[in-house]
Amino acid sequence: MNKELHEKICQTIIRVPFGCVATYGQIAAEAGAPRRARLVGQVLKKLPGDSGVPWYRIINAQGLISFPEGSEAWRLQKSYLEEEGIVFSRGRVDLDKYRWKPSLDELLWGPGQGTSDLF
DNA sequence: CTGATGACTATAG
DNA sequence: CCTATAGCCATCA
Repeated sequence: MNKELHEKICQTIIRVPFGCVATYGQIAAEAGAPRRARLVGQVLKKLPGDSGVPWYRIINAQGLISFPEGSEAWRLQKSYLEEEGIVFSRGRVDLDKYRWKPSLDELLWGPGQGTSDLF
């Protein structure tokens, strides 16, 4: 398997800011693996619980949580998101509103503008 | 090796 | 809204 890619996927997920969500396909593409949404799911499934990766910010392209509605995992993820201020409308998340836009990072922070000065 | 499975997605009807 | 189809690919039996 691709450990490099696995890491990159984790890094990409970690880049998703507070109060935002991203889709599996989006993460895959951002990590340099277009059309590998499934791989993202596989990585997430394998993640240790204490990895610090905000797995709950990852949802499917329909704005739905990819767990069976009402399941324990589903409720956990939903509560995590709601704690970050994300509102569920008709059982799903408004992607237009909460979707993380990586390009926005550069628009706001500027390319090459490290955050290390601030942190 | 083979076939089934899955935290996916896009398109079509 | 639903089903079907077709890509996709690591993992498991």
